[in-house]
Amino acid sequence: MVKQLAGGEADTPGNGERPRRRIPEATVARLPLYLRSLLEAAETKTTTVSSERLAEMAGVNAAKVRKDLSYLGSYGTRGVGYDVEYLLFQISRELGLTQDWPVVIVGIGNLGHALANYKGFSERGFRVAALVDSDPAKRGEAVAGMRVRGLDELAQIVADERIAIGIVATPATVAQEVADRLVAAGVTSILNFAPVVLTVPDDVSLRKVDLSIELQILSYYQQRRMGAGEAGAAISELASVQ
Amino acid sequence: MVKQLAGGEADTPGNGERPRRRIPEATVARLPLYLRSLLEAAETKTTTVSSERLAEMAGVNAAKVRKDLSYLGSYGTRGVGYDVEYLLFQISRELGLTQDWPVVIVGIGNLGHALANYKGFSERGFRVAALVDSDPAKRGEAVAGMRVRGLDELAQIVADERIAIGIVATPATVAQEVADRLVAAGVTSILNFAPVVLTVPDDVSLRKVDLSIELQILSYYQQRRMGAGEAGAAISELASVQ
DNA sequence: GCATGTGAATAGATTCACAGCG
DNA sequence: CGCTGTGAATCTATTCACATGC
Repeated sequence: MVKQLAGGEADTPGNGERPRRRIPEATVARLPLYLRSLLEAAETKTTTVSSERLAEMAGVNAAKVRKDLSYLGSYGTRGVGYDVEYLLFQISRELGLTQDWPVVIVGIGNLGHALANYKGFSERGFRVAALVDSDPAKRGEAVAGMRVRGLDELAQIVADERIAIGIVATPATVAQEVADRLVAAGVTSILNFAPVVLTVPDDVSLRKVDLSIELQILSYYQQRRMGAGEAGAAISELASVQ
Repeated sequence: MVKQLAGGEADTPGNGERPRRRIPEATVARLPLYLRSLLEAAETKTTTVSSERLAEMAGVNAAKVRKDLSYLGSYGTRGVGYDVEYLLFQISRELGLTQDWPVVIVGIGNLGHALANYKGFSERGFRVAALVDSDPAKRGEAVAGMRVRGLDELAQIVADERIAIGIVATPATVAQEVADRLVAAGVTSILNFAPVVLTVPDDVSLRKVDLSIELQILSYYQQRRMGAGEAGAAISELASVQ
């Protein structure tokens, strides 16, 4: 039972393509979570999920799920729930995952290595199209079935492979220069793993993952819990929303 | 010029230890950013920074810096700015980084490997005290100058090393079981890299890093930018706050 | 009847703007 | 005078609670 796309779309009626509502940033950040949960549900042949069930799977509450999904459109059925396959498709489309995204990883150290081999990327349509490192010693080395190429080839690679997303996994010292080169080459989205604040033009999206920052945040709550008195004082303080 | 701790602390006056104000979660998450910026400033022998300068370094705005720092106390000097060394100490203390945190990494695949070798941890007082993997084939293997130990040894390791923080870098399928074991062993903070929602007791802090979720968020904004019309339509839409 | 979808209420975070003080 | 520290205003996100419609 897959609903048809027909039937009055609430917004911008008529004009064919994407719904184009403005989705809150917090909601966008949770869509991948719902996607993953729906994929799990689909694996167990579940055809329908309630907001309650989906919330449980994604680790959030049901009201949030409903509100979030309502930004995409009215894709549920009252009294029933959401069709798993249909919602999967809608979220995928909204996230732009119905297309293939070639990515380049710059900086093939320990982390770059791990990212190059990470299965989770390809599972979501992110294809690691090239590996780049400035170290001449690394050039030509085979990593994850690919040859590592030089930083001077970056512009060519981005153009040839039509790469829009770059991953920076270099040491902090060279990360800004690498980001600049990525932008110059035409990349418009950057995921930064280097522990440094990058500056990019306004029309380039930037997200960061900082491993040691996450530990520092845990340290804060951990200390607080421990400081709050001796005998196992269990102050219920969840550091993250998951 | 390092200020003394004396002088009327606004909150809970008198009773010696930690200030114990309630700091907003968003602020806690930015403190590590300020810390890093201050360390950079200290390297260049800068003794004082204004909120303006610190904001620039941390990639946020000055009002936010002042508001954030005000939760820690009145550690600045009007007309002057913040003393770098003093503020470094205060933030470190607030984050609990004046003590050493031994951590255990469970799951020594590509990512676990990279994490075990990550320099950024030790730089902030996080000492990788043990590596654990359930795969008997990995047991005894040397990684980052350590021997990988078995999952059955986990409880003993946590107790012996007084480990409060565990890092889960296993495949999704076993992550929950590993988390359960960590909790049973007495770990009260978990950083999860597995792409799955973990459930832990209320008195355990949990944070997650999901590599492919970050890419999916970038994909959303990237698609949106590209979908908005052909000729380089530069919709200024920054995906993250850095 | 039951679960969605959504206005309204609440909570939390950010930004403004300026009083206060070195 | 210059920059911090902070109430007040604003914006964003979450939660509530119920009308709506299958």
